Amino acid sequence: MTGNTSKECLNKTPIPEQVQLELSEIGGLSGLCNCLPTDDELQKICEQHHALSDPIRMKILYLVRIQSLCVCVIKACIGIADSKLSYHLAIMKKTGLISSHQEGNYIIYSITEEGKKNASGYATNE
Amino acid sequence: MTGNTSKECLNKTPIPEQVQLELSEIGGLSGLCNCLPTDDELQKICEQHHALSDPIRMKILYLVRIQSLCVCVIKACIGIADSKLSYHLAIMKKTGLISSHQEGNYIIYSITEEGKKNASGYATNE
DNA sequence: CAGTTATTTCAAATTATTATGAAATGCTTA
DNA sequence: TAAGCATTTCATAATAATTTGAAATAACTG
Repeated sequence: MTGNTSKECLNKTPIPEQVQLELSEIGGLSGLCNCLPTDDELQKICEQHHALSDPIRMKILYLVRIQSLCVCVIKACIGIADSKLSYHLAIMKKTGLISSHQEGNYIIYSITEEGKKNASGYATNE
Repeated sequence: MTGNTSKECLNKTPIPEQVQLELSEIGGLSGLCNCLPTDDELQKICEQHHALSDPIRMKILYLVRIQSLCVCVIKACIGIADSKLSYHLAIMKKTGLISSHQEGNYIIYSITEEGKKNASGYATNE
């Protein structure tokens, strides 16, 4: 409907035939662009990947996949400063990979369903 | 074998009972730590997520999922400077999300199997 | 209530990532 | 082979993410 199925006015040189052909079939440039997620969707997807793009956070994810853990145990396991750990936990919580609840003085972090989807490929335990 | 199944010497206060209990079952702190991927594995996983953590790159991924495309068509679709696009394409290629081949003056980028795994959840077309 | 503990918050310093525009590369055609 | 084209490379500037350590919270204990 909106697609320009003749040569797109992209270049001075004709673009490779195969590309042009396939492009025509999906409604030209505008047809192609319509396949993109919205900016909001993109942002959400990317935010999730960003949360998963740091080795410290990935370690945390793999740990809480085994069992729910208080901050001090996570700290003992990966050996970083409290504030640093807190920073990373906050990012993961914000994007929904983990959740937390308080138990006395302790705060216990658990993996979420969303988090489980992204910690695959390794045995949970021996 | 290596796990300390009695109270781990983490804190001055005893850690929450449930956490302690589950921890004992998997061989204590050391048992828990053994569930972590190696540094190399972690780095590889995180690098992949990093490549997916930018909206421009995610757009590119969704575009080449529809069909193989030359740089100029991608550029026409998302409207950014050549060098910027090149920068992002290079990151995606390095992490194996896309591959490229030359056709005359044009370079055509295609999604890889690895890339397909990470561009799910949207119709390919329509 | 005063002190201790586990965790978070904050501002500043550090480091990593991205953007920009000019120049370079490599292919193609006349 | 000179000129044009699509794309990349490079150095630098701009921006964003992470680290750090000190101070703040909030829950518990005596």
